[in-house]
Amino acid sequence: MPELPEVEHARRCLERWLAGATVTRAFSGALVGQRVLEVSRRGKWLRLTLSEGARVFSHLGMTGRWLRRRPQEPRERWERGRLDAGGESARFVDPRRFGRLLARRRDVKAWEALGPDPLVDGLETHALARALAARRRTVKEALLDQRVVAGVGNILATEALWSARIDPRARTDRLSARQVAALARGLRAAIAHGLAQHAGDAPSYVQDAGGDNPFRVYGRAGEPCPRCRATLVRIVLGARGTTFCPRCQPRSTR
DNA sequence: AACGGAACCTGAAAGC
DNA sequence: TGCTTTCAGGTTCCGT
Repeated sequence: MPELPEVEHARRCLERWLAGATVTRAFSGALVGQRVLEVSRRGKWLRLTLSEGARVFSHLGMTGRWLRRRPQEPRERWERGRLDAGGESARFVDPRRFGRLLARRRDVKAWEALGPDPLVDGLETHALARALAARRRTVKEALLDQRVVAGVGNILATEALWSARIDPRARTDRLSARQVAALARGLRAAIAHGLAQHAGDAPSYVQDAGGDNPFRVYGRAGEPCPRCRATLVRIVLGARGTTFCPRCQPRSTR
């Protein structure tokens, strides 16, 4: 499910629960007895660094989440692994099983292959322009490539393109410098907005009961565009749903 | 190397 | 109500 903001929230939670404490029980026996030094994140990957050189990598996939439990509490439904330390018990739960939970002694390839992370490295307009210009595909699809900007998923891409008034089908090599600058601003804003949704120990997601859709266009096909009132349209791009406004995200800018 | 599409899973929501 | 279809915020693999 999650994109950069949800994963960053998970990172902060895990850090709060586990950092500084010694692992007493874990999905991998090799981790027991080591102290949790830090919890870092790049894109949608989480990495826990332990004192004797072990590393835990976690990707939430579509439906993964980390829950805070007491060590004596029973196994969760769909629990795929746990990490107990300092009286806390973090449970990795993932119904759809697209997520990952790995114990390694070195960085995994997927982690090393990630492009710049907007929070860790900053999102630089020139770097974004270079990465996009090197590709020949639609902007929307390029934004989902984790080598372009780490952590962008379908929601952030959809929201940022709407912000920047760019048609998701526009080719990466045809974007103007102004459009790329607007896109970078749109991504930063969407990330900040996403981060602001999260507080406390529990992850929150769009589909959670009673929750309103907090996004401007994502999941709002058929509704009026919040900017120009034209009807938002849903198309499929790279096998994923994409919502946009055909009036204020025009194919051509001039 | 890069692209487009299918595959991997399961649950929830919508459609009939 | 119950069965069927569609959709889901992610990555990876495969053929071109």
